[in-house]
Amino acid sequence: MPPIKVKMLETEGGAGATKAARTKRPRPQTRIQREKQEVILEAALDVFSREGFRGATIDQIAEAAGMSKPNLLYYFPRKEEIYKRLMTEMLDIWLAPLREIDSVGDPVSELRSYIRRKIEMSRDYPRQSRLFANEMLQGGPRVVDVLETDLKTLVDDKAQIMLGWMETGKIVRTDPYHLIFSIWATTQHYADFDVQVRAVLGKDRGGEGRFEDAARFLENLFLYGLLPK
Amino acid sequence: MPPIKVKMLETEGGAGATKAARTKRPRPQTRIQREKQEVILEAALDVFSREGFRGATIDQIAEAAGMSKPNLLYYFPRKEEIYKRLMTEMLDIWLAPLREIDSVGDPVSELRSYIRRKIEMSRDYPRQSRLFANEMLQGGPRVVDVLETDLKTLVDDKAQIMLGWMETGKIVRTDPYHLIFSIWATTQHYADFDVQVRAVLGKDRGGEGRFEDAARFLENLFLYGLLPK
DNA sequence: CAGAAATTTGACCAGTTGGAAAAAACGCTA
DNA sequence: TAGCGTTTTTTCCAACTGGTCAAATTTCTG
Repeated sequence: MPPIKVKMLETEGGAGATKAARTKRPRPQTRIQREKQEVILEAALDVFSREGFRGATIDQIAEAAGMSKPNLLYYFPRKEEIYKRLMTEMLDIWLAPLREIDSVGDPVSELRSYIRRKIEMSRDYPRQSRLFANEMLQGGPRVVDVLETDLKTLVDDKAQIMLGWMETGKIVRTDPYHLIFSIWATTQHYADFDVQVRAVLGKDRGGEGRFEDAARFLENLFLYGLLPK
Repeated sequence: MPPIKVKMLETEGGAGATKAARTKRPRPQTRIQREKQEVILEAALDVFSREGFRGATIDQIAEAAGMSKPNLLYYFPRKEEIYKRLMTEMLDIWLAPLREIDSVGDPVSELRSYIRRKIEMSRDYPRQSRLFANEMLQGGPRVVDVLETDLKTLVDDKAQIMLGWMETGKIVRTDPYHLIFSIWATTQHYADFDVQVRAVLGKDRGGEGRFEDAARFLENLFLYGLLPK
């Protein structure tokens, strides 16, 4: 059996892991470390969300972050480290709205505000959405396990809640899993396919208002469908 | 004004553009050329749809196609050439269902079968869907112009048809653009986010049946929504 | 301000990448 | 089957890639 794994923690405490820092208790992060790491993560989010893991290069990220490659590598010793950090941060943000769904609240207003929150995420965190989408397209090699455990558990839970709602007759009886998928799909579309959305809407309708339009449209679609009563 | 552009046609006629072939009239494609090009495009679709343009390498494609890199380059002299071919082929497939929407047919059955066709596309051409998604995430540098012209025109046209349907009262009055977006999003989700869908559905429900389930769910959602009548 | 620690830089490296060139092998047809 | 065009392989290259290392510089702390 191998010794205790500290590998994943190497970035913690401080960046440049001097011999001293490795053997003694980790020093607290300096101001510069916090700042630069933030700048790097910000730049990396830009690049990774566009190009995916393989397509992105350290040079690109370093340039976007306004520093030299070796300097960047001083803070994050490997490319994958940056990516992994972004992935966990992103997953937190991505899951938050789903977590908020409450079994106690009114089904209709719960669903309505879930859709709202997800649309707002597409508006406010489009790069995180694209980062996730990119990872999915690649088959999610770095997150499958999270999807199969944490995500699945969470969705199972929320699906159960929705089944409860359906029991009460407040919403129609249908497949809660595909319902959740369709909310994900429709809302994230506005971040992931932004180019397409704006191209199709054209200059006049493609402005910031598109998110509000989308939210209103989706609320109506999900509640009432297309058939007149 | 520049002379006639033959640049885009270089691949045409034959692969290895010998001096003779360039100056004389193009020779017809040989059997081997057709076959190998097919094999290459098939392999390239695999790789590009996973890794995106930058992330994919000629070596990967060559290996997947079972040939050496220089041999592959004999058929497609540059990486971008392969990608562009795949893009146009994909766009054709991708647009086909939308093109089929007919103003004459019954609105409800037109919409229903549009959703069906799009779900079937996700089932039968998932790689093309992912290729497109990948291009979108990168900001669509190689297709924006097509989106802003051909696609926009087509969508404008179909949106007009839908507005007509709404006039007749057969379907509810709503935003046809966002309606189209939501159909795209929900259906393509099953190709683009396949890993996630299967992870969440689990082994038991994640089989081939998921496409049929999705189709049924979406038809109901789009027609009736979630509120009980 | 001195010294130590933290940060940045420049030079460097081995492996990969897209692609060129030429020679070798193949296959069709006269 | 000879010959010519087609296909494949071998060799090669310059640019790029992720990453290392020691030296130089800057920043913090007493």
